[in-house]
Amino acid sequence: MTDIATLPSKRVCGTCELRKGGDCRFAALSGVRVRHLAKGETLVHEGEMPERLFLLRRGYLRMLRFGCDGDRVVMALLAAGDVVPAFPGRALGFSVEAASDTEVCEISGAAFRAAFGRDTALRHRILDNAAAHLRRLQDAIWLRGRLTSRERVIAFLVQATECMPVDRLPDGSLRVTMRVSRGDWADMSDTTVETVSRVVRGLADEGLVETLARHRYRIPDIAGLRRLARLDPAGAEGAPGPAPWQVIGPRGDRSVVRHQ
Amino acid sequence: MTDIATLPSKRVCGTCELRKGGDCRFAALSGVRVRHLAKGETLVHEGEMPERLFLLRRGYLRMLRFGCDGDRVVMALLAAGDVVPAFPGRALGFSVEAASDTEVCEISGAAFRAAFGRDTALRHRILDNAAAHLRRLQDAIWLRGRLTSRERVIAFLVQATECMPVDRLPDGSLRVTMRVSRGDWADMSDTTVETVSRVVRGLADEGLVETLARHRYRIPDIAGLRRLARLDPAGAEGAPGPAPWQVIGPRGDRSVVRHQ
DNA sequence: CGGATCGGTTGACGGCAGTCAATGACGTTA
DNA sequence: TAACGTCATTGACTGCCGTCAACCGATCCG
Repeated sequence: MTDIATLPSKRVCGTCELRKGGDCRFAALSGVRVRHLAKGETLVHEGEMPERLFLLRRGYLRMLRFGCDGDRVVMALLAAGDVVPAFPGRALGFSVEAASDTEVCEISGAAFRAAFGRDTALRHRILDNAAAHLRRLQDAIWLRGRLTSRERVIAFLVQATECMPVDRLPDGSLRVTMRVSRGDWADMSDTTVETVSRVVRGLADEGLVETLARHRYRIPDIAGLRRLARLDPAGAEGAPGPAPWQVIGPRGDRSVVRHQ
Repeated sequence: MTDIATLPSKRVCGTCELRKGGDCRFAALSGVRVRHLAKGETLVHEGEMPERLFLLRRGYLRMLRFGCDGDRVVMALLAAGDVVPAFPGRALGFSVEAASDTEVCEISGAAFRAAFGRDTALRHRILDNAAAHLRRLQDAIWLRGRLTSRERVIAFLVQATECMPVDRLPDGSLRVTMRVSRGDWADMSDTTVETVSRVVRGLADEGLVETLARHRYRIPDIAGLRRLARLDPAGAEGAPGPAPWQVIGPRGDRSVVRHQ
């Protein structure tokens, strides 16, 4: 199912939505290959030393780690525009899987290294990317450490309204399409499908969420959900509130404006 | 209690153990200030945009985040030689506190930026540092997600034998000095002092740990502890085992050789 | 159509570990 | 020496949520 097409840079980038939107960090590079992955396929395995950089063009990837007995921990979800935080020449600390059908740009390590030595703007973008990922992993640790399972499940739903297809209904409520399965939802919340199911049930009973169709929900009061998940600072203390979920938005520093 | 001394680079670095050991990433830079912090003092607060880089010369720092109701999560412990993963011009996602008396080198953002544009080796060291921190945060997520409290407490003890003062006794057992309080131990293990106490008690009952003095322990069978904490791959599957704790060792890539 | 498979829901149960509280050990100060 | 603060220990209790199991609906397939 894997399809690799090597194309001259112009051809690939000229039609790419990311470039048009200014979300591509590598538009200046040549020798870019586009690779298609079906949902569930693995892009790279933990421990590998990939000699290239990966940029997600379309779809969702997950960064995860496997244990000896088959269990797994999902550490982050990547969306279109994100760069996999891997550095050519360093062993990877995680595997990367397609959480949906995806298109990934692969940039050769040689091309990257050459451009990195030459191009100041590119350097800053790379550092920014690393900083954004550091930030997101810190957020993940915070969420897992200080929030209950229920709160994390809600936090992921809130996050989905910020990085997944969403529209606003006439009555002001949000309609969001979760592009991940219940299993992924549970993985990202570091809990089980049963707990996710129970939490969604509970929210429905309280009128905070209405299930419209499989993976489609209506959310009348997003601020109420934020409060339930303790995503906003409760007191008026100067203390900064907990951070959002670990999905990396299209732009590396999107988090800065996320809660106003 | 804060004492800041600005010294010409030569003077500072000439006497620095880090430089002699080759652990200093900034020996080439000038305009370095040395700052002393007493245990408990804060180096930088979450949300600040420090216009400098911090390198830990001596002691231990902790990276942590505070919640609205006074609770806190410790994300990593830094040891001598580590660089605080902050980039000049970006808001910090965590506070940094002295976990013991420390000496920190401060490098001005301007000096750093100039050198960063000029010095290829420095660039690689900075990227390496970011990569090491990414790796450690991923490890932290893994530990918190897949290990029990008991296992995390043991994992931290094991880790201490790898980055804190330790010597080997005639009978082959290790004697380690924990340079952090019970509270820090609990913070780093994402649990409570009560649980740490109970775990240590349990280990003593099983003869796996003997308390010699406050903060000093004898460990007859370190491999046994590793097994208890599930730090080594159980099966002979190709699956890589869980990673060590999130203390960053003196060298950024020390983890590579950590378990052979 | 029957059966198999998969994703999701619901209920019952149990254990890990967090919380609360009392007590002890130790060092500091008056 | 007594009073006090800090740090650590131990016990009792409780509740969240992970695990197991049964069940349901949708889809696919021979």
